[in-house]
Amino acid sequence: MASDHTRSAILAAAERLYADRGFGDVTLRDIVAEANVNLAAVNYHFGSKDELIAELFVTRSIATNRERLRELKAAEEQGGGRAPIEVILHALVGPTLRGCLGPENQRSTAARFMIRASIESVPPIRRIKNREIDHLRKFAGAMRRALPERSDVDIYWGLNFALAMAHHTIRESERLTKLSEGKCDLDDVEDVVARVVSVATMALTAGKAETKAPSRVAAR
Amino acid sequence: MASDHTRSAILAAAERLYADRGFGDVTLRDIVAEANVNLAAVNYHFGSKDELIAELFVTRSIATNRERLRELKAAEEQGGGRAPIEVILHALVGPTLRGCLGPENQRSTAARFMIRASIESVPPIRRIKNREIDHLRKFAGAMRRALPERSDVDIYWGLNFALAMAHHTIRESERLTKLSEGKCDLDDVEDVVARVVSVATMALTAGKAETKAPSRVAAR
DNA sequence: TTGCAATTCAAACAGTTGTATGAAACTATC
DNA sequence: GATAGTTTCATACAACTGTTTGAATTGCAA
Repeated sequence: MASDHTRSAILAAAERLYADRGFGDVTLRDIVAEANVNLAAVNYHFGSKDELIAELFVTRSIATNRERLRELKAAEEQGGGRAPIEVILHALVGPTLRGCLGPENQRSTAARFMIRASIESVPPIRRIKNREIDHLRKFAGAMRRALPERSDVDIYWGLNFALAMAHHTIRESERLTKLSEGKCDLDDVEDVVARVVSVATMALTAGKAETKAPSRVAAR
Repeated sequence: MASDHTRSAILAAAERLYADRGFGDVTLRDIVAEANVNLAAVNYHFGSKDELIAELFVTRSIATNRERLRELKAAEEQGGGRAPIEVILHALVGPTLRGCLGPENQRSTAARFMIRASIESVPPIRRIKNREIDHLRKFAGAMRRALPERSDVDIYWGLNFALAMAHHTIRESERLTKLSEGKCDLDDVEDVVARVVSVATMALTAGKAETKAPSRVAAR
């Protein structure tokens, strides 16, 4: 129904501008200029600026989440309902990292947009992220099945740390490159994934699985 | 010189409001109302809104950085120029975590402000964060001395992951609490510090220190 | 072609924002 | 106590924001 041309021109232009310049200083007027459409078109097709941003972000994140679950489900089916922890973690952080890292010049607009979204955190996006908990619970469940002897607390901490390493590496990829003077190669995505998975696996499997980790470091 | 009263009233009010409601929807008019001063006072004392935000953030982060370096220096002196890696990591993430976590009702305004700053990331703050690299290099140096057999790449990745776990835990503390249904106790700060240090230590010491980690996970 | 709905457009609206101004009030020095 | 310098104040400014409006245009069905 209808031409849809204006709608997708707006989406494309908005994603491009947000990816390049951030949410902070891109106005509706910038977007419609880039898309060569009228100012009122945004409100006509999307209702409001926030709903435009939300639609962009939802589209991209359900794509990532679907990819994650696809990997997870495949792994669990292959293992008869139980997948190795490394594979679960790989399914958790792989799609995100693969979507956001890689050689900059061939990085898609979608990827750069998602990086922005993870750096700037604007209200409509934050609202959507808060609904991501159900999705994460599925991974917590799979991890529990993979490591039945492990306490829930340890599982959640492991999940938290895995996401931490993936997201922080994306957010601060520029700084890490500068800090390491280029020695850390952020373009070798599979190496990054392997590092994150490896550390997260250690976090989840090492030690005696004490319910409460004792402070191993002298406080002074 | 001068009473300074207005100046500090603005700083206090701004920090409180930003901590509570975020940078996005706190205007100069909100701040001066809370501080019971005139609108023009902000520009008179600070030059601009951005400079006010910058001053708030700089004050807090040099305090944290000083605390970090104090711990680091003490540890290296005690060890004759070489400190155990756990202690170095403890000095790196301890002050930040201690400053931003802990029981919410007794969490200082400064702490809540720094959490906001790490979540929202507004331009003047981002500019300052980019100058933090020199500070991090000091820790990279100490880590290299502690683990001379380790490659630079591994050192930087370890540093990156340590910061990742600390910052992400602060940023997403609310979500982690909700996800784990309260099982992860974010108020027990020293436990959190111990967990982060423990995992980061494993990341830096485990394995054969291959220059390039092989992909341990089947890609499919 | 006619009629009707969907879409586009130019223009204006209403609100908010950070900042600038110039006069008034204060404070301390001589 | 007059004076010079600092600080406060009410007010206005200028620009920008997302959104709305109502008329013009388009596309399609009868």
